[in-house]
Amino acid sequence: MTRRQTARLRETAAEVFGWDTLLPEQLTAMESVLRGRDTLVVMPTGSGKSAVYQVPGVLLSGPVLVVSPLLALQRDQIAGLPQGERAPDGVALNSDLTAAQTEAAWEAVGRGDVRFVYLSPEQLAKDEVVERLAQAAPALFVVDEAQCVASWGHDFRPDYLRLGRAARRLGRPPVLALTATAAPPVRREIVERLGMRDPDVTVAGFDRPNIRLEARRFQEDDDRRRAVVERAAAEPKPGIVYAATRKDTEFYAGELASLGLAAEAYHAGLRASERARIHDAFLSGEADVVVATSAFGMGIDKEDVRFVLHAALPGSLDAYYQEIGRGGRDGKPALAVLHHRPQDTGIQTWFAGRTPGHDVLAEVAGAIHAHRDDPADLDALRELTGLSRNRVTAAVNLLEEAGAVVAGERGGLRPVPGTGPAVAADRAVEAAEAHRRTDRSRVDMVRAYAETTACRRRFLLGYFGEEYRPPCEGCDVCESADGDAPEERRPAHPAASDYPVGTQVRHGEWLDGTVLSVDGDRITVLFDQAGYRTLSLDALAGQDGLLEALEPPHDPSTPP
DNA sequence: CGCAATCGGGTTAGCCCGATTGCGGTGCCCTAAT
Repeated sequence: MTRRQTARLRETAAEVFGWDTLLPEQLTAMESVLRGRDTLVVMPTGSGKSAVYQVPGVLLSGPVLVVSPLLALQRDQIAGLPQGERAPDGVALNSDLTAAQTEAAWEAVGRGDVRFVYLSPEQLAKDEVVERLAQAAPALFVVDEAQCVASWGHDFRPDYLRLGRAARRLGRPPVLALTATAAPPVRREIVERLGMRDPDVTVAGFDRPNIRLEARRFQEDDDRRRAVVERAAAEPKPGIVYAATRKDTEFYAGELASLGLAAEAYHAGLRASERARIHDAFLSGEADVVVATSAFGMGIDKEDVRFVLHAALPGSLDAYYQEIGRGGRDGKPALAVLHHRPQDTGIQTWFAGRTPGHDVLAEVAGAIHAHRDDPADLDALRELTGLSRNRVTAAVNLLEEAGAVVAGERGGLRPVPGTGPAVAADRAVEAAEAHRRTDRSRVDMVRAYAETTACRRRFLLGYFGEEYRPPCEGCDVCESADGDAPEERRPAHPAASDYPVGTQVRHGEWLDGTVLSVDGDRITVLFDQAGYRTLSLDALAGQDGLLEALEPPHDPSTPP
């Protein structure tokens, strides 16, 4: 049975897509999808993640919905579908389309002529879209770039947190989540928020040994700026420089251009045509260096990026790893240097602090309460409160998370008995605070990475739940150790064996968490409420029972 | 949280210094004006 399924997958991959070989991870995930099981795939970009839904998608009966965060990605995916007699068709449903095009796309879906339907999470917030899609009886619900659920769902694009609900309303087809970068807590959040049931989890290794890791700390901003410019000028091209603000992208691009380099600044404040021009110039090799905010990245498929420099601390190691992962995809040597100042955490902490306030939450909770006899949906709440769609959605997400509000099948929102608007807002503020603490602890982890005196590769891989034995022959710390591996300078603490990576622990103050890494006498724990914390085993030894290891330790790649 | 620009008080040169204020990143979608 399984063997026959495997043969069908291989045959389809070869005949329809022209792929004669499949990676073991790809095949495992495809089999899981074909069996109708929820599946989470964490695999590096360029390793054929899309194939995991495309190949089984051809064999399923019913359209495959693919949630994709950017319209440009949707276009790329459709353009990348194969041609030929058995080749599947794909359409996108988004705001790019004219009314006539939209109708034509729907008709094609209705006739069953379309295999892959691409859409944004915002499309699935519309009743009409969900209802029409439900009629087509989708066979699979794919969430591409699934890390967006965790990174954008809480504030920027709150519809990401409502995808699980959308899947249920669509008849709950099997859910497939795809991402290149997700630390264990992010995987857990994806599984939970998408409402995945007993998912099959495939995690390919994170290590990218050809990327050399460096971090340089500065006191003065001028020194840092000079170092970034000099490094970008000196290293082989092409490369990417990430800056924290739009203004800084212009500064660095200007400096590099004055040195005669083909350098471009890229950020979301540019016109779409300008962004497309720079994107194309980078892909074609016309541009040596793109200096960008975090807007530059998803959908960049370029093999020969030789360096990714950071001119400031990013907001998380998840973001950092994703950004440096754009270097060296051809397997040849590439460089990742993090230039930072202690003050850099400021802007990231500020970015991480933006959640709906008590007043907004109370207003939304009040409106829900006032309409408890005729429950209001998100659109109605927007009109009742005068708040923007995103703010209403973010507030409702928090109120639901706090257990103060529930959504009915038709989208009407009702207060949970016993929770008036004031109580609801209080609880939602607590939930928001928990997210903020987690986000801020992620900033702390970036700083810890930047300042670590141990192997950077080990630190980074530990963050992603992967154990690694240094020396790594590819980071500044291991190199400067002169053959004397840092591990030997910092021997493992005798208590370290009590807390192997992946152990569930309970702390006296910070409650439940998971051990992410052990580095000499320091262990890093992700606490469910308090976020990432680094603890000294020496200090713990003096306080019996402060950190209790709960049995059994679970595999960090498997969500509980 | 940190930085740059602006403001206002206290002086009495043409200006310093502290306080205040505003700004900072990611993309959908849809509507209204050309």
